[in-house]
Formats: sequence, structure tokens, C-alpha cells
Amino acid sequence: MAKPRMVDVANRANVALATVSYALSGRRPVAAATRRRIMRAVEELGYAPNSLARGLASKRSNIVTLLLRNPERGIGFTEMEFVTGATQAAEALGYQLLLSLNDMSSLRQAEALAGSRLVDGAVIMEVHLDDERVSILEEAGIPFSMIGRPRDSAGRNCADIDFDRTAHDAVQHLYELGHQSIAFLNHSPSTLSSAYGPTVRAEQGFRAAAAEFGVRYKERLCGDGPDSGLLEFRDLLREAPDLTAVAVMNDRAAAGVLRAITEIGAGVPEDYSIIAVASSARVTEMFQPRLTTLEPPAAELGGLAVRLLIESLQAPPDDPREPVQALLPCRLVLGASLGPARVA
Amino acid sequence: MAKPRMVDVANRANVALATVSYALSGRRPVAAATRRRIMRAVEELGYAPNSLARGLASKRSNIVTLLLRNPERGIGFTEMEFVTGATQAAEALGYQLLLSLNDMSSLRQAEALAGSRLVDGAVIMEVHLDDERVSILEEAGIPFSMIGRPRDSAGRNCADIDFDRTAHDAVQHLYELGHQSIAFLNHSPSTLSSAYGPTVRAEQGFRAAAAEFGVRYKERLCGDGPDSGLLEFRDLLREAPDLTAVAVMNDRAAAGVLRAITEIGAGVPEDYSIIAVASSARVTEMFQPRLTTLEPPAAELGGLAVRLLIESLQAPPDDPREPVQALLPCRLVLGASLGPARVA
DNA sequence: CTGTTAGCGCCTTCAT
DNA sequence: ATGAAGGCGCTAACAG
Repeated sequence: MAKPRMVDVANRANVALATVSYALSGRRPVAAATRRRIMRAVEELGYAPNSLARGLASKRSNIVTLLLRNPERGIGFTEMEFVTGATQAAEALGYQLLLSLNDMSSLRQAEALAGSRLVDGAVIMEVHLDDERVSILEEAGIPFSMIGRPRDSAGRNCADIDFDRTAHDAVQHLYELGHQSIAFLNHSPSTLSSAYGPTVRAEQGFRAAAAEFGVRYKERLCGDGPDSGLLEFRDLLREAPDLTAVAVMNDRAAAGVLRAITEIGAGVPEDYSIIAVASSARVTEMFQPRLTTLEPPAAELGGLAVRLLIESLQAPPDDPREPVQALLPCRLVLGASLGPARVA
Repeated sequence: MAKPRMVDVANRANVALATVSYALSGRRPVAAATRRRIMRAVEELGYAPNSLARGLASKRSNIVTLLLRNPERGIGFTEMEFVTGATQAAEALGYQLLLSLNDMSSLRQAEALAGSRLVDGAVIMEVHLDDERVSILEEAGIPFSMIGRPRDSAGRNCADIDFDRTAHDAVQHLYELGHQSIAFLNHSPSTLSSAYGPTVRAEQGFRAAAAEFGVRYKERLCGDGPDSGLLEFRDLLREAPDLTAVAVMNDRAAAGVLRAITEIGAGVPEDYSIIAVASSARVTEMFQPRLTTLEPPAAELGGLAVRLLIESLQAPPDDPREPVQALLPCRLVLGASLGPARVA
């Protein structure tokens, strides 16, 4: 038996083709009895609408795409949660999620995306402060939202970590434990020079928080990976021997910090306190000791970005939805890496 | 200026619409000069084919879907690499990759997938030995391939880790270092009872390898997470005090193993050797010491599964491609967790 | 509340 | 090697 079409359902339910369409889409009232007959026919035939035909006729595919950055840089746990959170949210709203590695770096690429009409909108992640994709997508007329946000986020939909608050929380925790000299280990120099949002905003946040609490403060950019972490932390100790605590936004480097500490015969948290920021607890729980962590609500952020996009897609053109800039705080996951500052 | 259609390109190039179609799809020879004119028109107009219309007419969407399992179970690094590898491979072949959380547990769901005609095929991951999805997809007539493989993989496309070889390699490494009493820490009991492929196959592989090398052998199923790892390893030590090495397939539990060892004042690799199997080195490099690891070629597996699917999709119906069951070995990533067996 | 019908943009058979 | 024209299955006017 061939794949049933809408007309088959209509015949079986003794109604016009259009009535089936309206019953299914709900875009026009249909008498309860009629609708029931239709639904029964749908079930009996195992009918499922052809989404290509539907999309062609309605000019809406009910697909959104999540644009990944070049994965060579390596994708982490947090990014993965963005993806699953986004997928879940999309499906909950009746949309499908297309993954794409398209870096959208040229207008032509965006035009191709727009021209294909395959997707109704896009979500971009790993946003840089001057992300070229923002203007390109706008120019191409592709609705989009962001996980992260550019320098100027006004008038755009985005969902991002509240880095100011995260930094504040991190410093406050350390401060309340008596730490007066702290350090912040950031992402790599290249992420800063390319103005990667988290790198820049966390740096600002930590500077502000350090000033607010009046603690001595050092910061370092740090390549990903244990080796860089080890070197940077050694260097930090040399420059600031009074250091007693460090906030690390770079989980791969955190391993190196621990090694550096072990190396000098010191311990965590007796001699040094470590707090992981914007890392997944699934990762930091594996350290010895497990790291107290300010974990980003990654799945929520992914879901939120999708929801903002879809809501704006569904708003009537004559009454567009006001774009939202949402900032979500990291949540504290307790480990065993925080202790009172040692006395000199 | 409205979105250009194929007819616009045809007019501008002074050819019939059909010629443009053939020039673009290559499904019929087109004179070089004609084709050049067409391509120029395409560029000038910024034309991109409407994939919905194309799919409707051709009955092929050029989209494949990757079916994720319920992400509550938590998705790891390796899974993420499946996803990026699959995406990359799909795009390289001119396909798009749709992510779906659809668990395909009922025929109705599969029918809906098939009926929507949105995707030409599916890739399933986290395959269980008696995975219901296999028969359901087959019954629904949806072409698919697998990352992993069911009990009977004959006649099906799948790409999986070669667990026998991985276990053999792991045991051999330990054996050559003089270890005569080893243990294997597997995934959780629930994964075994649900016949999750890797759990079952690794268990078989390690038993065989232990027998082959004639070493004393213990095995444990182990919940994910450091706490379970700690408890299981303690228990293992109690039962087999002569133990000198352990292979761990569960990276979250590995942290607990290290803790258990630290706890008794022992060290790695002086007292105990640890080898991680089927884990991402990105994770195991973070341990102290970094774990020597047999890392699965996750991106390759994801890419391979997609390629097998698409190739079977593109084969002419009268000459179908023979299904392939590919087994890829894990590659060794050196850490510092392996040493010669201590002498009693 | 229901029915009729003209497209949506492209592919593809059939003719030339 | 190129053209002409009939769908693909559904949506959304427009009519009643």
C-alpha cells in the first residue's frame, strides 16, 4: 500500500481535501464531529503529512538550524549540552533541528541558506563580540538568535551566561573564605584577540569583582590543555607568591593547575582553593579533588535560544515580538576544592 | 528583489528551465557553453535552488537524520564526536544532518518519520544487541545505518568499535608490562541488562583476552561517576589483593579508581596501572596522572555510518550496494598511567 | 463550517 | 543537446 496522501484521508472521512488540511493545522475551525472522523481516518491509514509539500506550499519548513563553528577547535561538554537542549526545545515546539557546520562567513553562503528555504531560521553559537555572522544573517534576511551575544546585542535575540554575576559569585565565595590574593585563568590568547564573548566578558567580570571585593588580583590567558595550565599557574605563583586561590574558566587547563600544585608539594584545598567557572560539572567532578564549580545552564541556554527564535518566527508580522536578551547565572555545584585561605 | 527561481536563471541564460535543472543536477549532459552561461546567471542572480520544491519533485530530500537516544542518560564526549563526524561527512556528500531525539520506539513514530518524507534515511547510535529500532525502521522501510551494531549485523550497514581487538590490545599492554592479575571496570549493570552493545562486547572481549594471555582476571560493572568507581575498585582490591592493573571503560568511574588508590596511600603507575578503553583522550588527559587510553575513532565512526547510509541511498535500485559491517580499532594515546607490575 | 482550485518551485518523461 | 508540460502533495485564498 502506497504512502497515503491527504486526499486519501479526505475520501475516507468524506470531506474535502482542504478540510483535512485545516483540521490538521488548526488554522480554521472544524466541527468536532468532522475532525474526529478525520482523525480516525488519519490513524487508520497511518497518514503523515509530507513536510516537503507542506513547506513548499506554506513557505515555512518548520526547521531551524544550529550553526556550529568549525569543530577543529574541539567541542566541549557545554557545547554538546547546547545542542541537546536546543534539539529538545525545537521538538517540543514542533520544529526540527538541523545541524550545520556552515560557518556563514560569506554573504553567498547565507544567500544559499536563505535561497534553499530549508530552514526558517538559525541559531548561532560561540558568538564573538564582532561576529561577522550577525550582519551577514541580517543582510540575508535570515531570522536568527544566539547562544552568547555580540558586543551590541540590543534588538536581537540572545541567551547567554551572565558572566558579571558568575565572576562576582566566584570572587565572593573566595573572599568569604578569607582569600585576599586570587587569580583568574582564562581561555587562550587567541580567543581574546578574536574577541570571543566569554573570554572578554569573563575577564571584565573578574576585574570588576576583584575591585569590588578589594582583593589582590592576577589574570592569565591560557591555552587549552593541562600543559598550558601547568605553565601558566607556575608563572602565576612566581609572580604572586601570596596567591591562595584561583578561578579557572578553562577545564582542560585546570588539570595542569592541579599538577602544578602537586608538583610543589602543596594541596587543594589546604594550600590553594580552586573554583571552576563556566565548566560542566560532569567534567570537573573528575578532578581530584572534585572541583567546586559554577556550571552554566547549557541545556537551558540552548533551549532558550531556540525558543526565542521560534517565537519570533511565529509572531504575526504586523506585531513582531520584542527581541530578548536573556542572561542566565551559573549554578554552584559543590566540590571539595574550596577552603579557607591559608595563613602566611 | 524577490528570491530568484529557476525560471529566472533560465531566462537570463536564454535556455529552457529544464536545461537549468539538468545543468545543476548533472543528470543529463549539457553543452559546456550552455552550462557556463547558466552558471553565470546563477551567480549574478544569487540563485539557490529551493530544496523543498526539489525534494517534493524528486522524492529525495538530501537530508539524513541522526537519532539520539534520550539524553537524560547523559551524553559524553565520544557521542559528541559521533555527531560532529556525522555532520561533516553528510555535508561533504551534499546532505544535511537533522538531529532528532525521536526514540523510534513505536512503529507509528517510524511511520510518521517515513510519511513526512523529510529525511532519506537515518543513522542510529547507542545500539543495543536487540535494538527495537532496527526492526521498526526496517518495517517502516526507512533506510538506515548504525553507529554500533545489533547482535545480528549481517546484511546491515554499521560502523562500530572493534571491542575484541581493543580488549586484546589493552590486556596485551598490561601483560607485556608484567601484570598477571588485572581487572576490567565496565559500564553500569543496567547497560548490561539492556544489552547495550559496548558493555556486552567489551566484557566478552576482556574475558577472551584474559584467557588468551593467561592472566588472573576480575571484572565489575560499575555505575557512572566517581563514587561508584571508588566503591567498585575498593571491592575489587579486597577480592583480589594481588591486582596490579585495571582497564576502565567508564571514564566517569575512573576518577573514583584514582581516589581509591590514593586513599590507600598507593600510586599510579608505581602500584597500579590504569588503562582507559573506549574513552576520549580529551577526558582522560585531565586525570592525574593522565591516563594511557585506547581512544575510539569516534568522528570516523560517525562519518563512516553516514557514508555507508548515503552510499546505499545513492546506489541504483537494480544494483544495491552490499551492506558493510565495519569495525574500527581504538588508537593508543599515551599517558602516564602504565608501568611495570609491582613485585609482591 | 466546508468545498474548490490555483499555485508553491522543481524534476522528469516525452518529444524534438 | 535542448524544450515543453504534467505532476509532486499541500496550503490558502476565494466561494458558498
